[in-house]
Amino acid sequence: MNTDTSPRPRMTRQRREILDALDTRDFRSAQSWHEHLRADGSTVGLATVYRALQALADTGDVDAVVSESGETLYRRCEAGEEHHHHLRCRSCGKAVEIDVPEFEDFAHRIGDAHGYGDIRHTIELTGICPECAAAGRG
Amino acid sequence: MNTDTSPRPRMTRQRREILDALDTRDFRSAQSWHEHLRADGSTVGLATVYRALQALADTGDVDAVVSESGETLYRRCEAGEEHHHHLRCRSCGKAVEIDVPEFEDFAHRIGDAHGYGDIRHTIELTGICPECAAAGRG
DNA sequence: CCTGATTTTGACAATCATTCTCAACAAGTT
DNA sequence: AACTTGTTGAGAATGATTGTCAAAATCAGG
Repeated sequence: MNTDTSPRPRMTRQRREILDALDTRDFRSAQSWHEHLRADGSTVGLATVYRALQALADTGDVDAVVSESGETLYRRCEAGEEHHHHLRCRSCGKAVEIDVPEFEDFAHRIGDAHGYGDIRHTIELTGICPECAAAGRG
Repeated sequence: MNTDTSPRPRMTRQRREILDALDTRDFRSAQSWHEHLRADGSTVGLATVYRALQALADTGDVDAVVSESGETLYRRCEAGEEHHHHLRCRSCGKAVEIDVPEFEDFAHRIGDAHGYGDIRHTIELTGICPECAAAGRG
């Protein structure tokens, strides 16, 4: 049996541009990535950016986190990485990946203790990065 | 100088009803609390529910978390409690408060290590509660 | 209890992020 | 080139949330 139901996407100009933009590895909303692309001369449409980011999030090629304001932020993740978390700058979006191995176990122990199954967890660390602090932002 | 810029809110029928409803201590969206109230015979308006929940979140009387879908969920918190996290059921919203003392320190150590200041953190644990699992939901 | 100053309410419009629609278009195949 | 089918983009539609503003209610004070 074939479990691969989805054909690989076609490599269009738009997809290439989006993939390129993601190389900066910042956390940005779809709208912000779109502006970024247009500022660089791309003519890509907003809906296309949304679609591409969602598709990439589905395949695990980008991380998606929901900010306090309810916007979804996207960032390309390291190839092949499994589960990880981030320390993100609230001012400029720059992020570093962090590892919280202790927590993976902890989450399951807590779940078990309360009888909850299919445990998922989100850890979001935010702060103001050195550059932004120096610039007086945030 | 007087730093208390906000007079205590007036106790209106609507506010009383909302406060009462919050006693169930579930995590629900503003819209869901509104439906809940109307179902109980209240005539409170949606905007009023939003305003009340926001005000309560500002004073720390309710917790607000943003779900994966981008909705903000509200829940009354234990009086006087400071900072805490939740294990929430993805199916019915029932939640238990959990304590992660180790993490408070950890968060600051990570922040320092990367030069990030004004560190804030969010930990969200979700799962399927025993009742929902038994009922085949989720 | 009556009155007035000030808050609060609620119906509805406005905003914001995101998703949907669908005809025009481009990728990859033969 | 011709075809099949996935992709695009403009704009409409949706859904959550916030803003607007006149009418109603609260909490003084007399």
